[in-house]
Amino acid sequence: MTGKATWTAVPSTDPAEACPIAPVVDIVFSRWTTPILWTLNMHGRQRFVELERRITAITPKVLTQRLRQLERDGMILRTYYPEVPPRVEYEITELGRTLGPLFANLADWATTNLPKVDAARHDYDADPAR
Amino acid sequence: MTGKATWTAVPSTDPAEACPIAPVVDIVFSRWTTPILWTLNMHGRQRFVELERRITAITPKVLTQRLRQLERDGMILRTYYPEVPPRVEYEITELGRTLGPLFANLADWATTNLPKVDAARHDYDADPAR
DNA sequence: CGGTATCCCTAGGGATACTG
DNA sequence: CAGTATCCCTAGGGATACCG
Repeated sequence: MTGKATWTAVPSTDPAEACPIAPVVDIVFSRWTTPILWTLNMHGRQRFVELERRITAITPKVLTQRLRQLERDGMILRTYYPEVPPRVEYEITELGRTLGPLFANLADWATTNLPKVDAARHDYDADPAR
Repeated sequence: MTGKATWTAVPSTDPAEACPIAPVVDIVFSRWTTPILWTLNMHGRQRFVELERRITAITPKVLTQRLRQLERDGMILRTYYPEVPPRVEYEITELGRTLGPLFANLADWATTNLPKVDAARHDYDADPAR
């Protein structure tokens, strides 16, 4: 991101206004980060290819981008082994692991409430008055 | 968008692969939805303009889009009063309210861990080896 | 293996009107 | 007030190819 601030130095649109959890959302729930964190949390230390294989449909470019970002945010740790062929392993950090309970809660919420969301959608779509 | 459905069983790229909370993330943590839900949860029943004013920088178009989506998902309820001038009030549903504890957890996490994220970023950026 | 380097492309917003 | 209607625009991915 060598961006050339088009029109402002201040963060442009700011969803964080009056919403204290917006920064967390950016870090943890932006595109692809949740699957990555989840996978690392569930299956432990893994190599690049393993992540690639588990997180279907992500391209290496994007996987690298997200991994770097998560590394910078202190959520994951990258370890490089200068062997031949090279080996790199990713693992979740202690900080990243603090998300565990949160993820568990989310999973619970999903189990009990996703069906309700589906029902709500069905109802909404079935209403002819729309 | 007056449309109904347009569902398509997500033929596109699917981050949900092997990540059970991905659907929740789509519903609750996609752009602008968190601030909307948060605001509605904190300040209760509100009119369109109030939301507009509290969630700085959101445009009416996008606010409408997200509100409709959240309504369809059963997270919020829209009530229309055919007065002059017209009045519309939005409130969080019971289903939406079940997110309360989750949001609280997230806020807690933010309080104790966002500083660590900042520190990690600083460290990462300070390392000349990059 | 573990990534870069390019090119490309479109959906999702933003800005700016306008209306019932 | 509570939205629509347009137009526009770019950042964020995807696809593909290549490298140490």
